[in-house]
Amino acid sequence: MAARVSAGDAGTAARILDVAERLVQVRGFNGFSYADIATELRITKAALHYHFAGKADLGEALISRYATRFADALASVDAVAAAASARLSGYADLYLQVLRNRKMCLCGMLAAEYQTLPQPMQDAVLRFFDENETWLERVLEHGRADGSLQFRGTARDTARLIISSLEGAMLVARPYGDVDRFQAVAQSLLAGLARPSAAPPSRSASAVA
Amino acid sequence: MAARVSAGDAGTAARILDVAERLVQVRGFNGFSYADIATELRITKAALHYHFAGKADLGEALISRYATRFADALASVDAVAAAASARLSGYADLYLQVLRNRKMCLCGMLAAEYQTLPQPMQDAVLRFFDENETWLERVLEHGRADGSLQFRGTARDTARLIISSLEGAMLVARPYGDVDRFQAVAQSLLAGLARPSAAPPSRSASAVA
DNA sequence: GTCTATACAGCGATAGAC
DNA sequence: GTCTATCGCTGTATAGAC
Repeated sequence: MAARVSAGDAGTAARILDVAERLVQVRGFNGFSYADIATELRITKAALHYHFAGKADLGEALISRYATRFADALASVDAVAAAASARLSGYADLYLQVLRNRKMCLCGMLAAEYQTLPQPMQDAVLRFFDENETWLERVLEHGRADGSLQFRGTARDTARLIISSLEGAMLVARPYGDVDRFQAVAQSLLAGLARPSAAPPSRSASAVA
Repeated sequence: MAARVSAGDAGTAARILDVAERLVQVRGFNGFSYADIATELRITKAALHYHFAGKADLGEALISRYATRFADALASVDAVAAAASARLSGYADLYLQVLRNRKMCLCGMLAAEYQTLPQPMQDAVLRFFDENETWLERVLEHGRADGSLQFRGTARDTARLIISSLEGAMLVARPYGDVDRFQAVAQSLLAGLARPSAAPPSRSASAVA
């Protein structure tokens, strides 16, 4: 809403969001302060309040931008990969890229702190998971229809299994600083969904370092 | 180390740990203060510092006690259930009981906040996951040997899949306040490990409310 | 073992100058 | 749009009386 992108300027609001986003993903929403952001950007706390009146507003903006970027990434996966199993691999790769930067999924982190968040942030966190679920459901239905995927329960339940497993794999792998631990979990999970007779899922990136 | 359990007294140190444990599991380690505990127990913050010199010490004691209790619960699962699939159901039920109280796994919560924790707490968190993994590995090997379980990769990788999926399922289900969401994920996960021909795993409690 | 009292740093937030 | 200055509150922690 603020952020006038003027000549040669990345936009202060955007730079604030960049720093804040990383801080939340690494330390949690209750683990950083306006002072942390201000110090890193070499501006004052008062300047931060100009762009985001309160921490709650900043938090809402963070989730909103993150969700938009995630939706774009999902659209990109759709564009790059046609096969359902390849799309699932692409989905797991999105998580992998975050973990590689030693970060937790923004909304996974906020899910842990959920009870301490202002309600608009709580609502936005649930919306994020809902959107993930919807996208996965569509991919799963598609894969089941063309015979490339197999799973027992509903597409919705399977989508929830995928989200839970990948979020949990990030949650646990990050303290170990062990990306392979995430990879192994993602592989096992997706292997259980691929139809045995189907062609090897081209492992777009989820297996290579 | 402190805590003299005298007549009719539950032990102040233990009561402090009870309150602190719940606060961490609900709000996170960075989401509560000594004042929160003091108010609830109707003692002063100074009294808290007598039992636990600093928040870091309190945190260490929390994980230590939690890990001990969890190990006891695993031994109890071993004692009650003999079949590997029943032991896995019992394991999932331990998570379920925590979620029913609207709480996150203590170490799952601390895993999210990992980067902000003092090192002794960090080490203790990893030990907790290692112990879970060791127990699960043993159950999985046992089940594979007697033919009641089937899985593709190593027992270690499968153990990690189980831990990740259940931790993630708690993480996501809790904000929704939806225990069934956790149940469905746990069911799908364990169903994928049970051998089709094997007898129905007596669903010790994981399906009933 | 618990209290009162307090120190002191950090927090989110605001007022008002430039 | 950013600054200086400051407010009021909460955070962890300590000293010393009882």
